[in-house]
Amino acid sequence: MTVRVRFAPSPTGYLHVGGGRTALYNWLFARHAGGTLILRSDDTDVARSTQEYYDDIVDSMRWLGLDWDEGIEAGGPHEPYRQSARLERYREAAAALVASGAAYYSFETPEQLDEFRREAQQAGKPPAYDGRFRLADDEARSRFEAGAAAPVRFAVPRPGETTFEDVVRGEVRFDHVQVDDFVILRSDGSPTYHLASTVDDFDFRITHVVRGEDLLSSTPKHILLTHALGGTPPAYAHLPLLMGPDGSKLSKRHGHTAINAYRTDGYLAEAVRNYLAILSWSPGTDEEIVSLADMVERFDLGGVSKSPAVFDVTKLEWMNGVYIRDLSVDEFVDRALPFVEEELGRSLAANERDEFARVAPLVQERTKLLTEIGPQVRFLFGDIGYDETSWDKVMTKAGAKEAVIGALSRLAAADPWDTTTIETTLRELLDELELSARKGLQPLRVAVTGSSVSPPLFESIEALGRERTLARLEAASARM
RNA sequence: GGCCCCGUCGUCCAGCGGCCUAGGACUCCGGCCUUUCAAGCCGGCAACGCGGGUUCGAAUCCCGUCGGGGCCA
Repeated sequence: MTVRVRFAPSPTGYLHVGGGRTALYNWLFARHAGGTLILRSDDTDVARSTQEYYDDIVDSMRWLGLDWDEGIEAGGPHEPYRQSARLERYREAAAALVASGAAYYSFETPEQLDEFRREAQQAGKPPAYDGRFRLADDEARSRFEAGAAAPVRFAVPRPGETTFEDVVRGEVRFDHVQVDDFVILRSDGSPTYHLASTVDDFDFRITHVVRGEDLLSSTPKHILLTHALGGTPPAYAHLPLLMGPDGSKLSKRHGHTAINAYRTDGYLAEAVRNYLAILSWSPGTDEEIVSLADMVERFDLGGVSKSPAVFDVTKLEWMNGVYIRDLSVDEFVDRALPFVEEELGRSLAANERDEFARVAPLVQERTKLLTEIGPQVRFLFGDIGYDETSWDKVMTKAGAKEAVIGALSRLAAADPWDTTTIETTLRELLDELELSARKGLQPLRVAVTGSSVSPPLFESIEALGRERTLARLEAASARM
């Protein structure tokens, strides 16, 4: 049997990290098994679905490097892959279920439903509606044909229970007293999530449904529906939920939850992907940095953790740093450039790019987020504003001014202008002034870069060039 | 409230009856290196929720309890 899985987000919000992880696990499972991944748009909620969110989901998937074989934007034998274009199919399915007796037109009044619920509550029983006020089929049918609007409910077999083997959780059992005669088609003819999703999984020949644990208790409904549709239910795998640092379900108040926010914040797709993979699953080794190929080779749904995982940005950040340092210099420059230009508010000229490329290796090893690069190299590309805290801390110390002035005259004569000569020259100055490296070099750093934190000084000075370096030393000494 | 799921360091993951005086990673704290900041290296703190069983032996199996989460209301 060929594995066919689907990722089916609703375009009612940006793709968030939980969705990203679900997408990733579906992708890994499909690729490991040599199966097919389908991307479906569950956009039956027309009021809340937007093109912007749809685009974001597609973009985020692509950014993460998760490709799909069938679905929206890709096409395939089961087109269309957007639920909003399949409404007729859901109505047909509902009608067929009514015809077969698996579902019924529901004429229960709100009062009856309330009454049921109240009684159940009082008796300490589950508030799941059991269909007791259901009309005789012929009466319901004639009322419906006479034009009365009614939702369609699924007739859950009672008594009964549904048991299934969840791929990550093992055997799960639900007594049908817990499952209400759920609505599958609203009175306005729109399908509910349960119907649309189940019909699609059936029509698209989905073999494994890999989704979040929040859908676990809906699974009996989907299994019952699939059987009534004449199908064999797929295997289900429910992934543990992602939580915020406070232990509650991850949400916007925990900070960034949209995948795209991580992109703009300077995270690398491969780091986000790796972190997400490692969050609820382990490759089975002590190594946590795992190549995509290894992930695909080792991935196993059965090895997915059952307990919810806290999304820890700090660890993601660390991992991002690891991936950044792992980039080739050329790659690093390519990825960094947009962020540098963003920081400067302008694009870099060709010669400026070369300058950047020269200091890139130095910057690369001290970067955790691509957004940190701009501030580090800003001094190369325009006026520097002195960081006042740095200034106060460094430039007011004894010997600071002497160091700046001494550097000014010595550097004017340094030849050739390279890191070695610059270092030799400045160390001679330190000896002469009897200043420690720390005391003597920090003022130069602030003078040249504007901050007490910067890439290594001698290289930075070389990259800046003689002319600008002298100008900066001049300006600083005038200010001291 | 009902049902379902989950429970190993602060966090993530390993452990699937003896290899565990519980391992790795992030964070944190020391130290080394050092022109700042990083990176790197070395070292340290830190957990099997609790109570009963089963067993020669339990983090690992069973029951209960407590706690957390989800769904429905």
